[in-house]
Amino acid sequence: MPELPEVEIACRALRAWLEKTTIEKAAVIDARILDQGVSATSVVRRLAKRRILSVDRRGKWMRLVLDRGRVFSHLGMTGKWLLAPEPDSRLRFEKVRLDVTRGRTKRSVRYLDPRLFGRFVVSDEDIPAWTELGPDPLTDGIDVARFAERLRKRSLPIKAVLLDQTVLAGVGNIQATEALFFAGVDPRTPAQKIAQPKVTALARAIKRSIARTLAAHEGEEGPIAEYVSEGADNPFVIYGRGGDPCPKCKTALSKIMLAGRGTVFCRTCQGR
DNA sequence: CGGCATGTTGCGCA
DNA sequence: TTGCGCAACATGCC
Repeated sequence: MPELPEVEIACRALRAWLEKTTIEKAAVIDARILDQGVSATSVVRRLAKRRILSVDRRGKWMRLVLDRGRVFSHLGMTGKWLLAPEPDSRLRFEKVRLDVTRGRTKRSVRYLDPRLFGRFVVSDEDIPAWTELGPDPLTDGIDVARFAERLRKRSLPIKAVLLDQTVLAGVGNIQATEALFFAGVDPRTPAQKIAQPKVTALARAIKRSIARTLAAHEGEEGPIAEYVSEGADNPFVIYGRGGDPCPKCKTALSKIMLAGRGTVFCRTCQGR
């Protein structure tokens, strides 16, 4: 379920469930979620009795800061954290389990991930995947001059560059698609060919799209929809709407593959 | 059955 | 050396 807005929602939940708790017991149900060569027993040992001081997020990564060491969680395509309804149930697709206490309150928090594209990393220090992230549009904002500087060096289509997590952290296929539409930029345009006013418009469009998606998630109670279907429950403006009329000009929206990802855009409204 | 899916990475080739 | 397309990872849905 994860791009920046969804991870932000997940992060807030983890903060409420885990911050200022003690891990009484951790369990790794499926070691394939760990990095190659890391054993479940070593992770379990390192987490036992650790205190979780804080939970934060950069882009699509979340970090639990412990009294000794850190945990990094990336949801991949289908990862999610849930509060177990019953402490002893085993949930479908469960990979990791954290049983925590805060005073007399006990909770069992689970990481689920059917496709196993997510990551769960325990480390003494911040990991490269975290430190190498670019600015987070929600928490850091976008410095347009620096953003333009990064785009100027890249010949790839702008959409491919937006998916580079060292340029901006947290922009995925949906946010890139939506933002390019809002800014009126053709996703195939080489990044370095985008004129300055369009770069400014794009920076603003990325923030607007993220804020819009976040607001949609804040408005719903309970878990976030897992899949975007093509139906009426699709909350996005053009993502998942290939073939439909453009919301601005009614031209049929095009759908192409770009950088290996499905890409929807309007050939009339999104010029090069 | 085939194709596609909100992500990332590593490989092979130009 | 760099840049790029593509397969691979594992599973579900239409």
